[in-house]
Amino acid sequence: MAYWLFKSEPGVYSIADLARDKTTAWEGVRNYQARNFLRDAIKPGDLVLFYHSNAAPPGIAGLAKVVRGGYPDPSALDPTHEAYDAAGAPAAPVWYAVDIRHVRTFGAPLGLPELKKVKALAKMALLQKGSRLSVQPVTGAEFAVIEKLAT
DNA sequence: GCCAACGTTGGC
DNA sequence: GCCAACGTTGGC
Repeated sequence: MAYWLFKSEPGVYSIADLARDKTTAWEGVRNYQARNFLRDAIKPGDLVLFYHSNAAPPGIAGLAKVVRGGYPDPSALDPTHEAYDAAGAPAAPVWYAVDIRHVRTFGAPLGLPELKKVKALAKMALLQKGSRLSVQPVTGAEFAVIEKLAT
């Protein structure tokens, strides 16, 4: 089993939205590095830290679980969709999605300033300078530390 | 709103 | 293939 961190702006889609929907398709990712994780590495049963970016403060808001591994991103194949990308024909998809299910919402989000204080997380991808990747791997050790901090 | 970091685009 | 210009991300 592997661990991941997905970023979302709460104004666009928050952990509360996921709690309401129960499951959702994580689609619309248009970055090749993130795409590779979605297509090749993220498997059902993997756990996902749900991160609120552009929030005050930004932080990890809860936990989700992957319920469907990589499949062609429907939003990229739908010409009427805002995130449509003509580069990917249905026969040779370029972009991928996974499905996740809400597991739990933390009592309080683990804020970025708080995470930065934790020595064991110093090497976490999220905390590296200029880390803009919206889908990131998380190590088992990092995940365990975060789970312990979560309320 | 500002701006640093980074990815992508496109001319050459 | 290089690299400048541009757009986006996301913390502050």
